[in-house]
Amino acid sequence: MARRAGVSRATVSYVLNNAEAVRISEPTRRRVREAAEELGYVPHAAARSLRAGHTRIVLLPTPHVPIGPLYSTFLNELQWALRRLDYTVVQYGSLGLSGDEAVRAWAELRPVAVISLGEITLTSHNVATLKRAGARAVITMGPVGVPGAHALVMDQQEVGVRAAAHLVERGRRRIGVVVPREQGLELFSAPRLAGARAVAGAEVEALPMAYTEESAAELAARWRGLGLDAVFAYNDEYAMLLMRALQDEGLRVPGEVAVIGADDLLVGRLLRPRLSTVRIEMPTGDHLASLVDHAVREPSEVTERHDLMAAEAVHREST
Amino acid sequence: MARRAGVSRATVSYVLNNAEAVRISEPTRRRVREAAEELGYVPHAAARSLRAGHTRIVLLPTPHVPIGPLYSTFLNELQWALRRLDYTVVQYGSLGLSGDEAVRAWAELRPVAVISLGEITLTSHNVATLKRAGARAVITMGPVGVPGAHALVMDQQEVGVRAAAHLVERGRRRIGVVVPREQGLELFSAPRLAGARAVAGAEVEALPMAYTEESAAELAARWRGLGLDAVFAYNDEYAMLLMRALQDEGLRVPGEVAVIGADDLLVGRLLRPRLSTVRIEMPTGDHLASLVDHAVREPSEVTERHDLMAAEAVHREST
DNA sequence: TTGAAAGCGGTACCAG
DNA sequence: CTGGTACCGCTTTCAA
Repeated sequence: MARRAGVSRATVSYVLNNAEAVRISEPTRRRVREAAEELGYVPHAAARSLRAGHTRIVLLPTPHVPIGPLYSTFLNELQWALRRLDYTVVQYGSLGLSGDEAVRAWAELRPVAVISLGEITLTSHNVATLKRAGARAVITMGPVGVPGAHALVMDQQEVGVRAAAHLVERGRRRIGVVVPREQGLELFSAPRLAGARAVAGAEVEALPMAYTEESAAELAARWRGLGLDAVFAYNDEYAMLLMRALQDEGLRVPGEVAVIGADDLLVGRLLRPRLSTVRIEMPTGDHLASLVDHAVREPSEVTERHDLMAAEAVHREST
Repeated sequence: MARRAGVSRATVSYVLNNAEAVRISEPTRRRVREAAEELGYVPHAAARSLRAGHTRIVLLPTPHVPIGPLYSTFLNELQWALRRLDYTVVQYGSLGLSGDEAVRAWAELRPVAVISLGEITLTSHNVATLKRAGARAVITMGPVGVPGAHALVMDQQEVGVRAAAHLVERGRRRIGVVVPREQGLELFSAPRLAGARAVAGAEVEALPMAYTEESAAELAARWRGLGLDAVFAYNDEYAMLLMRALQDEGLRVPGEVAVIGADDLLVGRLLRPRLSTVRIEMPTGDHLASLVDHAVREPSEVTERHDLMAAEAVHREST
């Protein structure tokens, strides 16, 4: 590239980066630009960041399973927001890697920030490794903070609390809580169950169920024997499935059993009775992105905790 | 790191990469490993790939909008499959960039493969730029191939064909086709509409509609004036929304109007009548990943075309 | 068995 | 205004 334009590598660098510090003559600039165009020359990101000593990579560990529309939308937004701030988003799947192995693999990329959603539980040693490797921000989202990391608390427990409290308010006592049989959802389902258990006046029973019609029908078939008068069904999708199965079994909703979901999906309003739900106020992707950006530029305020998630019960017709 | 263990950088490299070619004494290996552990040393991926002359990056341009559960699941699977083959997946959002700018930005990362889903339409010049930058495989997924790229044909048009043909078979003629008002879905909706238009015996009318209850109600309110006896509603989510609105308007489904969706979502079976749909046979993530892997190792067979998507109508109760 | 040194492709300093 | 050069961290050849 350099000799194609008949100049030195240094000059090429100056021209292509519009360096202010040095003055390059107009004819030279033109020659360089033309040569670059002609050769389809594109600078090499690895070489650049090697020299610079840092990258603009934000590492986002990939969830093991699809997490539902609410969360996907949030992640998608987050990616776009980071892009706009000129970060490069790297999705990194870590299935089959132990926590330490995964962290080492991440550190190889020298990300400037890591946003861990909880697929892997970070230790403070892990956080230290990442920081030594150049990470200026390590952000964990989950119920519990990690020393040395920024904690963005998104407390799923609150969802369970709101659901159970809503049912109790409406006079229900014996509450079933659906726990998905699908692997990888424990991160969400366990705190939601725990939240429901924490509500005074609720007698909670965990009900494993898979996201299939068969599993829902099987649960509905033995419903009368369970002696429950309400169910919090993990989220709207499981709730819809179970509500239908209960109705097919001849049970009246909400008469004999109240049903509430979570996520406030539009489709929940299409069933009859309309599904009651817990609306979750997710932080916007822009918001989290700017938090990340801030943490990268100002890594001083390390242990700050931000509470980001709010939840409220929405009464419709199924409770 | 090197002097921490009292050896040279070369020795460190040998030990950490388990180099077969050279024999290192066991005591030395141990010293190196211990020092690495102690310092939390992790090799620098950029330096490594700079030296190696190539990366294991697979670049995946991010869709502008969430694309629906079927597609998200596919993308998620694809990422995991690529990970298992030891590739690093980089999601790259290109909003606000022109095609050429986006391609240059991608090329900077020197990806070994690019899987373009169609957010950006690649020219053969773009493909050439990527290949010069080291891409051994450029894969496009969409209705049309690009010279020089591997084309994985996923013909959305087939979905429209199957839906309309199913309706015609069942004696319907005047068919409405819902076209989402949401930006970024044209990639899918336009071919689906075109497919429906191509079916003999179908008189097709395009019906713009947003994914909101208001928009569905508005469309349902003027339904009788449209003189249609069937509707293909883009996908199951739009179909459910519209079917409910039509029922609320007092129209009998399927008596007065047949409704069919696409994607075969589980929730479609929860409404009454159960929603007819077009089931789409997506390629598995593993399949595409191994195709990518093969293309990377054997870049010779460049212009091969693979047809990957099949679709069939599933009759339930709404048609 | 180990070390010295070259070189990957950029950037930035200093000299001319 | 432009070129030479050192250096970022790693791999790999060649010598010792």
